[in-house]
Amino acid sequence: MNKRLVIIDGNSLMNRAFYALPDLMNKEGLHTNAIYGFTTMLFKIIDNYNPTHISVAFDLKAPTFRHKQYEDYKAGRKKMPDELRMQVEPLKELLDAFNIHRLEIEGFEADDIIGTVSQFAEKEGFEVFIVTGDKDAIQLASNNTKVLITKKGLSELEEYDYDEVLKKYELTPFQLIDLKGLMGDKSDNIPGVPGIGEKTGIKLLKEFNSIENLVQNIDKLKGSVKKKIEENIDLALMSKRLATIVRNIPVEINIDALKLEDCDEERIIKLFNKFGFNSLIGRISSNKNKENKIVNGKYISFKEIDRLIEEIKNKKYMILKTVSKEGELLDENIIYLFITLDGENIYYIKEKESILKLKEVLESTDIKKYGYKLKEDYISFRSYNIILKNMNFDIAIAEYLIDATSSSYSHDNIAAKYLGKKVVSKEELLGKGKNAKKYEDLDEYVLIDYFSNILNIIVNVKDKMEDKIREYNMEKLFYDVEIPLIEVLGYMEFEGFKVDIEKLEELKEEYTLLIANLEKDIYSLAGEEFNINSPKQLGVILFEKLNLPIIKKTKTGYSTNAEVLEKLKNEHPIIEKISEYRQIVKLKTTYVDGLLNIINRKSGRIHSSFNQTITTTGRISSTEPNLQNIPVRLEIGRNLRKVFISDEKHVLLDADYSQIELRVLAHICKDEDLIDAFLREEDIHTSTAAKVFDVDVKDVTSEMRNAAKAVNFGIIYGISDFGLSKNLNIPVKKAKEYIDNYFNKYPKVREYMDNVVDNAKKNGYVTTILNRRRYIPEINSKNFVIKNLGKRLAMNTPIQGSAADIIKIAMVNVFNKLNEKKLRSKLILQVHDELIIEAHESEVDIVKDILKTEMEKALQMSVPLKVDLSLGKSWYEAK
DNA sequence: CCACCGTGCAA
DNA sequence: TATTGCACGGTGG
Repeated sequence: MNKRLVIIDGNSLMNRAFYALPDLMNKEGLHTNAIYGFTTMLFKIIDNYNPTHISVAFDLKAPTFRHKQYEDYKAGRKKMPDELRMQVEPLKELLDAFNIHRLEIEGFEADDIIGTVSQFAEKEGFEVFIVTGDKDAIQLASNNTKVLITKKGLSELEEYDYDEVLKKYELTPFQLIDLKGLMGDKSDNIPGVPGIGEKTGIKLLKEFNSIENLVQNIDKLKGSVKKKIEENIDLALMSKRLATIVRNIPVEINIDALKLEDCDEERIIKLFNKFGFNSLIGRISSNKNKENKIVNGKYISFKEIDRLIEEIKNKKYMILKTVSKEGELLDENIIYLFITLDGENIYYIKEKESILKLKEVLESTDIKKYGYKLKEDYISFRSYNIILKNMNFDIAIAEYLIDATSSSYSHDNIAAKYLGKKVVSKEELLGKGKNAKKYEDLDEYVLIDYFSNILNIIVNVKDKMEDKIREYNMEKLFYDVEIPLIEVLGYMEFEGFKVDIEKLEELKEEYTLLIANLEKDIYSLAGEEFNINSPKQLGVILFEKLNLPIIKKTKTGYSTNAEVLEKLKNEHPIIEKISEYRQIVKLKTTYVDGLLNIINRKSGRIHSSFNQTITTTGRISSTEPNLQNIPVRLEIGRNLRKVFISDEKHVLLDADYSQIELRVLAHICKDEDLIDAFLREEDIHTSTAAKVFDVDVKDVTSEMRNAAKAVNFGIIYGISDFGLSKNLNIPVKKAKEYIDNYFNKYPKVREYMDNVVDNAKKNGYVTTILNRRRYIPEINSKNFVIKNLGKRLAMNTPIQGSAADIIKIAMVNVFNKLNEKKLRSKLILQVHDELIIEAHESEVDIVKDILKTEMEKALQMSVPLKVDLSLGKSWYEAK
């Protein structure tokens, strides 16, 4: 096999990464962007170049021979920033864990080490790849040595070999040294010959080959060039010496030491955990531990199930995981059911009759269920008429409470974090994208290994997670709110929301027609046809062809968003048409077509997926489709709500919290005036307006109320004068005045905001009323913009998150009440501060009472919670 | 084919 | 240079 050596210039690549990536920080305040960039680059290089040998060269602090020759060498170069310096040692530690050799030689720069080793390796028959961000290294390119220079930050590598250099510079790699001798180099403070630049330098070298030869033949030169060279011969020769990378450092080179070895996987995972690089854990690949199997699964036949059931009843708990086919939600899709009690002996069954035999224990409220993504299991069992009861521990949800800012709660990430083990991830098992496989395509033994691992992980991380949950005072949040909520969300998803398909089809036709007409109008106003949906093409039409004033730019071109169009509407009649077009297209593509696509044809209902581990604040999110952003503000969009209807003999009951976030704020900060306003049931925006504008409540105009409303929003989001000014379209100074007025009138709010920011700085996190926690590393960033973002997150998260806590409590209590009373009415949707129940006609009064009572008493606070109720056959009517 | 961008909908 | 989300079509690697 070919021997391939990769040598990386460690300092150079770290530098590139540091400046190319945004500031990242782990929980201990260690900046990590350079390490992160370096590591992703390292993975990429190993993947793409498949080296047999690899090494990273670093500069040491000591002065090099160049400094001794020329004391101003690299003078004026700015010092390495602390945020970068602190990353050097951790990176070296990481390289050690990778078992990647480091080359460091006192008195020599990384360049020289690379030059020497690459020359040696080349002679030994290696194919050599040098990775660096420093173009000086191009002088090392040859037929067997490729120099790879980072481009565009870090995303690309530009390859130079001998021919490539010749093509690009019209000089050989060696002549690049002479060129630098003539031109000098500002960044290294190499003087060169004053007055000679790239153009002249290349011309001279093409004629004379080298500086030495040029000096010999100086008579052949004339004019000012001759004079400049003559006066600076020594300078040129010294500059060349400084620019020359040494290729013969007198050291012994043991190339075998550079062999790419197996990495120390556990140590890498520990370091990745420390750095917060969860996403990179999956990319570690090592030859040892290739065997990912932790435990084996055992098939259990129908006959043996009784024994398993007895054991489960004895232990009063079980760990389980269903594996389901994709397909209709309402069909019986389970292909495997895995069960364990100890994490070592893993049982699985495949037959429906076996599953049904387990119904008794699955539905038993006596037997605790531990799992991973239990909502999926709940839904899978529903099709078999099995209601999974007493779900008690879900490791994904536990991890979400432990760290809500994590990007993934996959079993493999959890295993890496808690057990230091790397197991096959879902993506590794199934692949991704169009060619992704399905569980049912895989061999049974592969699936058994995979799911046995998951069950083993559940058992082994549960106690550790419980300890954390206790330590963080989240037991109530976890066991009384999040865990019971799993069933509620599974239920809402399984039941779905009925839709009027015919009505949706009608809207589709109506919109299609409207869009066609608007298209025609727009083309004729523009004088040509183009793709109106393309911001790029639209930009050309508006700002180049029609010469309308450019209001705002995006990073890729002109901005054409609604805000910009609003400002342009009096400039040209095409603008209004485009706004209207955008509006209808949005409604048609996202809502009409989107919803039609996703209706379950069997139930005639929409089964949105409700996710409990997505948001950083504790809210629930909704996908496929997102039922939490159905239009309401404008009548034309609001019409869509007419397609969301109740079943026969049912009506929709819609209950929403009034001003829940401002009430939460009043409760948390204990501002007497704010609390009073709610106790007196005042219109909160009006009473804020009266305070901010210092007028009597009865003199508050609608403009004043609107401004106050924006201020209230601003307070919740973490206020900035700039943001408020943009929102209200007023000068920043004016906005600042409003904010100052607000804080003067509600001093406790200011106090609270200051406190929460201080706490976030001190602890690294903020909490909600139920001790939900969010880490905010941004707040200690040295970057002004990010730091300010951190402050706003610190101010907003406790408010948004506490409101999320409250409605989650309400959901669980409402759901339990409906069950207790054996009602036929169904909780089918939550939209952050709103619950929707599809209520049976005969139950309307009792359900109204349940909704209002349970929502309002969800949490006792120093202000009352208020719920508004309405009812109708469609969501449109019930709002 | 995929990732990203610009856009726009909700609380 | 206001918080949290999701989904669409276009674009370019």
